[in-house]
Amino acid sequence: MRTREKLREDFSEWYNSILETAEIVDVRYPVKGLYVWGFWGFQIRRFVTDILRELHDSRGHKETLFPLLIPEKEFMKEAEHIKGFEDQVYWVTRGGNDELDVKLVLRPTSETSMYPMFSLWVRSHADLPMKVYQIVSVFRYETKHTRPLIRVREITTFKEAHTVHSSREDAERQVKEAIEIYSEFYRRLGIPCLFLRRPEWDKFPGAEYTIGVDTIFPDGKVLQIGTIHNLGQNFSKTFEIKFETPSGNREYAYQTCYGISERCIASLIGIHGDDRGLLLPPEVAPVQVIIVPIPYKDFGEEEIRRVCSNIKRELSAEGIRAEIDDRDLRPGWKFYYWESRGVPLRIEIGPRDVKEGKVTIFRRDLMKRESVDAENYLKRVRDLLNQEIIENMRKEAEENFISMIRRCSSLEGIKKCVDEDKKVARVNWCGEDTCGLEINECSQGQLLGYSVNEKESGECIVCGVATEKVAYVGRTY
RNA sequence: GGGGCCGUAGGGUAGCCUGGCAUCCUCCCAGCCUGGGGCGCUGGUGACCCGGGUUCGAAUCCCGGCGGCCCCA
Repeated sequence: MRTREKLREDFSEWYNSILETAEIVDVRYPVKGLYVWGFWGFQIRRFVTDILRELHDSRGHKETLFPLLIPEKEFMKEAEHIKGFEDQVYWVTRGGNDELDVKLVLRPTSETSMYPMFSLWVRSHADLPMKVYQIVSVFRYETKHTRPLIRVREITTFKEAHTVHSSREDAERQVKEAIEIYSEFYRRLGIPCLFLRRPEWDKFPGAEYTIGVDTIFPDGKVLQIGTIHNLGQNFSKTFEIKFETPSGNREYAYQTCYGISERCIASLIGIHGDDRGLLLPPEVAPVQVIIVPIPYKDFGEEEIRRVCSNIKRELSAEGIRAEIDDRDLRPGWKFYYWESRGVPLRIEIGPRDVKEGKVTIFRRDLMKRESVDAENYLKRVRDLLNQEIIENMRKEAEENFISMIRRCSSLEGIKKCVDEDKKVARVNWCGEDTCGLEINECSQGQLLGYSVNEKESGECIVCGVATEKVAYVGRTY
């Protein structure tokens, strides 16, 4: 049986301890808000970024790499953007012992690094749409409590995509593509999420509008695990990104940008984890099958060893990441070890299996063993890794997700739902700022915005006007 | 933004009030014994966040820094 008692009782404690035992990050680096990737965590990160690359590449995005430092002058060009970031940027003001003539900021995000170059790259409508992305570190001087993978001062895994278009419609279409990419990404990771159009006061500095991607943690708090912005012509006007139309005119371009950070890995941990530790989707598990030999002194140890290496060879030939744990430790100890790291499948080979021509397969997602005939085990492993496990994980995560959301029809209802029951409230909201602010103020939670893909007829919870917009309110990280 | 608590081996802790040999568990190392859910035994390594002050003497008291946690806005 899979249980999640520890997560519900004290999520912070569970989270911090699993980061350590599963070697995801080492929190002991002596600078606030900076963490070291552990070897296991870094491998997870690699498989996750592989998916991101695949999803962007296959839709015509080109990967690139821009400099980390941005000159003060460029950074200061867009008024809204500066206002949003100036109190959280790191400055480089010296080179050796010399004060720099041109002060530099460590990018908190790369608009002002990329867009001066975009104005050189974009010449004609034939250059558009242009879609680029990079996966880099960005720096933000967070003043609130930092937390590994969730609120950090160096975001070490910032996948940011930036696109340029010749029309507002094409930029809108791009926003839809971004939603599609992120839906697919989180579907593959088995993470349920909401796509919410943020209220005016919560949008990205310099954007026309922002769509946040949110998931809900076991403690009922909402974690933003992605953002999508329609920048309109705000930045193209400041950075002179113009293109020549077919008719020979010069027009400012339309832009979008969208990003995902290592919070996506935090969500893997928080959404799928249980009292034993991690549970990883097979696609991103550094080890997909761990083979544990169960040697007995009075039984042929070499025999067992040979069966294990055969299995490993066969699995590897199929492209499955399999390892044998032949350390001189008790099997039970190894079971706990690999379970805490979220390895989805374990194969146990002991005297019983060898004698009966069987293979024991243990499913981490169900915490259950099954015994299969040795000649059929390969197909069974393939089915489990390719389909059954992730489908089961998705189903379970979805159920947990739904159980955290409660429909509310009054401001008092929101307060009770959010403050007392520690859940996320789902309400009708007309979309107007004045009503939004009342919703925002009525509880300890925040108005997260209205869904871009759900509709439900009702009346705005504040002003009572008829609306189909469905909004969510919750406490956030 | 405001308030509170804390920092002792790799991890978790006792000691601090009332200054005088630093406690226990775990991990780790060596060996034996084991092996289908954290086995047992023997032995071993390893710590008072940093800087300054008070004192014969500081983990303990005072000041500052750095780091961590919690609550409220």
